[in-house]
Amino acid sequence: MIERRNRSGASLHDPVLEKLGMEIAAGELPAGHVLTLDAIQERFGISRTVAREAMRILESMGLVESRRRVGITVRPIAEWNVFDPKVIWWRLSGPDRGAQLRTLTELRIAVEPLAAGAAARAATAAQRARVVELAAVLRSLGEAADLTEFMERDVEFHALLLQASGNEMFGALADVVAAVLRGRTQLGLMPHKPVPEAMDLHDAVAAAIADGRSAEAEAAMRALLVEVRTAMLPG
Amino acid sequence: MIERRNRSGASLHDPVLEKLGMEIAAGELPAGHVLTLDAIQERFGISRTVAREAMRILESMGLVESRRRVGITVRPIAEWNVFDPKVIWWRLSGPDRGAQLRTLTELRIAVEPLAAGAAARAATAAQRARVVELAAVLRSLGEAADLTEFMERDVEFHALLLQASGNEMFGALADVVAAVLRGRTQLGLMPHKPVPEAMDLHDAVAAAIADGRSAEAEAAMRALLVEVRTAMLPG
DNA sequence: TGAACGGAAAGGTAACACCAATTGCACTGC
DNA sequence: GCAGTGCAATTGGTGTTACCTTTCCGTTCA
Repeated sequence: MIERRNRSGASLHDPVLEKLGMEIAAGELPAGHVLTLDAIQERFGISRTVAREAMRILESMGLVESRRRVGITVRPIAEWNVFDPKVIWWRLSGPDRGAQLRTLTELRIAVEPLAAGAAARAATAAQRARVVELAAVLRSLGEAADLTEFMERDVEFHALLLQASGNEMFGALADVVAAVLRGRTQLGLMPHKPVPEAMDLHDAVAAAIADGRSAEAEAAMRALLVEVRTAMLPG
Repeated sequence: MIERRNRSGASLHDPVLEKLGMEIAAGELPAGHVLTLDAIQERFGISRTVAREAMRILESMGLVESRRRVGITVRPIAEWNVFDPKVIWWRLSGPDRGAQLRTLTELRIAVEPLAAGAAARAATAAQRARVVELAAVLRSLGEAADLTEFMERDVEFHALLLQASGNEMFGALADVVAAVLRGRTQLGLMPHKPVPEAMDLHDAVAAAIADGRSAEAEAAMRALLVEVRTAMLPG
């Protein structure tokens, strides 16, 4: 999951951060817009300390810049840490959700094939077994047209591969891929029933990884993702 | 650049953040290690507020977790936002610099070919012209064996392509690539004089982009990066 | 034109009340 | 004796408030 699961203590600055982050990501607070701590305090009914902490986090994400005498200025999107899971989440929740899904899908096409290839080389025996198992589960869920459960297993499938790649930069994208898959389903960009080719390709990826056939794993994953992209384009 | 240019006011919490971030990234504060605000205050001679702000930022990067009564716990690397520019920088400055360079190079191999392909489709006329120009400059610098200047232009070359791709996720990696190139040079992983093949491939990428030949741009960039990786491996 | 000044807003410090989780201890029951 | 239960003290983050410092924008005045 991208968002933290609410463990009991939800700290006060969190909702503030969330709200401001969303508004900036949505463009409601455009680049150049100036906030003040006073205004934030007032608006959320919180103390200065809490307002400052929320602001500091936004600043570390590159969303705002704080200067004395001036206030807290919203920075242009080019300055944002667009790989920050929270930023990705906020953008996916906002009006440019479609655009964000497209750029993320491009990123997936870049990364996941290589990750699959690496997984074929580096995965543990348990991971190889699980991948094959998941592919089978996906097939049966797909044939049963159980879309939500299919998606959850699909998330697990891709996350497993990314983590099995042995490159923690790839592994860190597991949450992102999860968000994309979920977002895609919510946007209704999925066919009503997964197409058979998709299941075949999942199988092909799984088999190649199980056998350590790196090049085949990479190719199959690339084919799978290109399929995904073309399926998304009309939407 | 990854690090902020010191605009006059360097805010007190910044050195604290930097030091703690480095120590965590370096493994001097291993996962599970517990800090307290009191200790941080004392150590850096700062007020509680400042210590808290630094801690909050580390927390938003996933490096630590703060819990009542327990203190501030260092989290395992799997929880870190490894795409955060600061985290990348810290890891590149630490003892696992070599490993980090390798994972980042894998990431480059994944992303840059697709970015080059996209740039061939999306670049502006000015960008296409600049790319060709840079390739020529690189050739002459390479032949003159001016390594530092070569590297700076190379940084510009790759950053330009990533930004011209039209995908801001790719564009955000420009700083990362810059850090990798600089780090590689500092580590002495570069040949004393750039190999001719590298210059030919830069030319090929530039020409393909200028002409809008997307597939060729992608292939040439992939060849270039694979060359880069094999050159790095012995080091 | 440019230098000086006033004030706005963030930066930073300090002291405090509060709350939650952990630790330890005492008590119980077997 | 030993294990489990429950209560109380302690510890360390959370949040509030008040107050001072620093920077720098805008304005005014020479």
